[in-house]
Formats: sequence, structure tokens, C-alpha cells
Amino acid sequence: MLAHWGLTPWGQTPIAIMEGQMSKGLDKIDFQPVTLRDQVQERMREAIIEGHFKPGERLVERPLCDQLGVSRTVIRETIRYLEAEGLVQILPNRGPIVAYLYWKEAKQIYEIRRMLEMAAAQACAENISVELAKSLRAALEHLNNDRSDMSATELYHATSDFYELIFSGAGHDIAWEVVQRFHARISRLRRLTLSSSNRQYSGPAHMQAICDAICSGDGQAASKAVGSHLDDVMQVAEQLLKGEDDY
Amino acid sequence: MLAHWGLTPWGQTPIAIMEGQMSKGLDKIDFQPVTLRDQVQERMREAIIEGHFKPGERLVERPLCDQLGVSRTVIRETIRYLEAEGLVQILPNRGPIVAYLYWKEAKQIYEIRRMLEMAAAQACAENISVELAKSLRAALEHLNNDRSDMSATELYHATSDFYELIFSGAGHDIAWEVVQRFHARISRLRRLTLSSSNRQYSGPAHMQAICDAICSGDGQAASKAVGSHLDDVMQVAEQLLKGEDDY
DNA sequence: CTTTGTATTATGGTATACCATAACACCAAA
DNA sequence: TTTGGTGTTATGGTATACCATAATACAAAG
Repeated sequence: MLAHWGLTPWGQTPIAIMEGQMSKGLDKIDFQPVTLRDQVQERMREAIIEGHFKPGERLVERPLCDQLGVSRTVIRETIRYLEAEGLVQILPNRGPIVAYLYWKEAKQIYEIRRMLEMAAAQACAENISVELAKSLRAALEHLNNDRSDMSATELYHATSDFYELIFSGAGHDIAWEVVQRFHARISRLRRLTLSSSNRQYSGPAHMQAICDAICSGDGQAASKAVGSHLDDVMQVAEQLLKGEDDY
Repeated sequence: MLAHWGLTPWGQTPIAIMEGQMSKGLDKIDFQPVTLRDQVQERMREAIIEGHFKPGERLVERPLCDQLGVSRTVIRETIRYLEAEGLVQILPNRGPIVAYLYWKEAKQIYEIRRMLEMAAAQACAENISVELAKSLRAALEHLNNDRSDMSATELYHATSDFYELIFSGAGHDIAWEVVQRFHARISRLRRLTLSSSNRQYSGPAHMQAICDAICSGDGQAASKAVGSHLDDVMQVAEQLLKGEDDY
């Protein structure tokens, strides 16, 4: 099981957190040393997701080296990976920038998410266990109770943790890889959605409905609840994007 | 419009091919210089897709440098990108290897493909134009007529060209990005499927049915034809994988 | 004030050096 | 033959040098 990194704002030093179930007895020891590149990659992905780097902003190598105290090799390999993730794009003769996201792409991302999250919710509901139901409820309670104390980044991650439970409960690990990257690509929209004054959107209520449907084992209801949720967030996102960049 | 690379087996020199519609008049000139890294990346992806590098095979930096005549920087950045694409995985203390694919993952990939390709076929059918129908038929004809003269790699790309037409016709560009990478990850299965003696699989007939349904504008029929196709290839792939690695 | 020419600078592309450490090879002892 | 110790090698991680060229700044001419 791979270590993941504690939440650290841009500019602070991350620390590794070994979490979850370790292998036991005489199983192979599951340890992977964390390279500088791993750390920088996580840090820069977080910085993009939380809006520290804005769409269109250039990611110039040497200033990033100075900021993070690493060599250009580490920065270049990190940028390569983030490019493959769709978070960064390379402009000819200008170098890397944080990728823009127009409604045309965002719409397609929401539609794919809708398909994959509906399928995952249904499968998760149909495979629900007492333990998983407990974990889902706990994740949602954490989301709801600590919501006002959370930064946008913490909220983003708490929401992702909730979805990750659904996808792993469904056994949809590959779909989760896809959706996770989509979550990152539309992170700015997700943050805007949360701060939007739009009253038609009610994330907490939707997630409660999703959680209830899954925990009761009702695949159809779970799928439907996710579909409704995605329909609503798509609508809010469309209004936000149409207001600022018309493509 | 970006140049793409002509098909070149591992060990030969690739040449850039400028294809398709160029910008005209006094539009911005759409040109992106091709770096060594671009070339190596394409080359190595091709080498993995066509089976030159086998799952589990180590991708050792210095021998690859010698083989391709480039520096470790180019190789390392290439490996980073392919890692993000899921074609390469990094083993602790062992370095990069060509990623294994077990049935558990392959099954999920086929299921996601099924969803995305069905949706694309339906949307493409419902948006069909005379021009697009013509292109689809031409692509299929090329596939069928020249099939016996094609290497496995050429067959792979001709099939991908057919699907790309469907996805772009549907306007499902993001889904195509996802599916394209899945195609690469299961390329070995696709090659095995084609060489399999399994009689229940009939790719050419399926693709004809897909093409006919799309060109006739029947979204439901197109979606159904794709679903049937994917059901069959999944079954063949399962038998192949179950026979060699049981996970 | 605008345009053009030119010098300077910034920056990505690429190569190579160096190091730590895990993998591997080999040998001796039991 | 097996096991343990030790030396050697392979290899990934990381830093830095060098270069080409596009971007930028600046000045002069109209």
C-alpha cells in the first residue's frame, strides 16, 4: 500500500502518512520509497487543484525549481506526468501552462462521470456490506459535520474519499482512476459550484440520498440519485462557464 | 494540427507526416515542432502496443538510450508519460516495467469501453452526415480490403481510425482520449483476439453492422451493435486471460 | 505615435556527471 | 548442498552544464 501525502498548502513541507491496512505476518513488506519527484508531483497537482495555479498560468521551470528547492529534472518529469493527466498543456514556444477547460470539454467530462458514477453506485449498492455501509456513513458524516471548518481543498478530498469508497465497494477500480483524474481537471468548477449562490444545488442532500440508497442495497435508487446529482452539478457548472468563457 | 508519426517498427527511424486540413489564408499557423521526446514517446508506445516489449519486461534506461541514441533525460520523461498512461509501472527497487494486465482490470476496461463506445455510436448515428458516412464506409473498406496485407500494428491503427471517426462524429472527444488509452492498455488482448482460433468472434461482420447502423442514422441499432461487439470481444478476451493468468 | 530592426534575455531541449543503494555474483564455512 | 558474508556492479535519482531559439526590450526612423 502506497504512502500518500498529508495535506500541505503550496509552500509548506509535506510529510508522508502511512495509512490503512499494512501487510501482516510474513507477507511481503509493501513499501515504496517516496522520491522527490513523487512529492513534487503531489504538491503541484494539489496546487493546481486548489487553484494556486490558475488556468493559463505558465509553469516556468526555473522559478519552480527555486520555489521547491529541486532540480529541473524533477520539475520536468513532474510536468510530463501532469501533462498526461490533462492538468497541464504545452504551448508551442511558450512551454507548459495549467490547462484551460472550456464548457465543451467540461460537459463531456460530466457526462462520462455520470455514466461511471451511476454504474459504480449501482454495483456498490448491490454488493453492500455492513462494514462498507458503516464506512460510507462515517465518510458522509465527516463531510457534513466538519464542512464549515474545511478549506476548499479539504472539502475536495473529503468528497473524493466518499466517492472512492463507492468505487472500491463496486470493484470499479479502473473507473475510479478515470473519474479521479476528471475530478482534478474540473476541480475549479467544483470549487466554483460550492461557492455559487445558486440555490437549486444542494450537494449535502444529494449525497445523503446517494448514501441512503447505497446502504439500503437499492441499486436502481442509488444509480438514479447519482444521476440526479450529476444533472444538477452539470447545470450549475454550465451556467458558471457560460458566464465566463463562451466556447 | 499536430503532425503524427508514420508507422515505423522498433529500430527504424520515424518520419513526420503532416496530414489533414491545414489552416488557410491568414489564420494562425498551427505548427508545433516535434521534440526528440515526442518521437521517443510515440516510438516506445508503439513498441509496447505491438508487443515488442512484453508485459513485465523491464525498461532499463541506459540500454534504451543506446538503442535510440538519446539521453537519459528523454527516456525518463518518456517513461514518466507512459506511466501516467498506464502502459508502464514502476516497481520499487527494480525500475520501470511494461505494465501487466490481469483479467480483473481488463474486464473493467472492456465494461467502460462498452459504455463509452455505445454512447458514441448512438450520438454519432444521430448526428450523421453524408460526409461522415462516407468516411466511415471508406475506413471500414480499407480495413476489410487490406486486412490480409496488414501487420498487427497496421490493423490496430486502422481499427482505431474507424473508432476515432465515430467518436469525433459524436463529438465525444474526451471519451475518445479515455478509450484510446484503454485500447493501448489492452492492445495485447486485441492482438490475441485477432489471432485466436475462436470462431464465435467475427470482428469484420460486427464492424459492418456498426457502420451500417450508424450510417442509417439509427442510434439505437448502432448502440446495440456496439454492445454486441463488445460482449463478444470480452468473452474471447476472458477465455484468453483465464487460460494464462488466473487472478 | 507607430513600425521596424536589432540586441539581449529567458527558457525549454538535451546531454552528462555523480551518487546512493539495491541487486547480483562469488566464495568460504558448515 | 546450503547459508551467510562480502565485494562488485547495475541502475534509478538528482543535479547541473550547455545550447538553440523564440520572446522580449529597446531604440531609431518615418
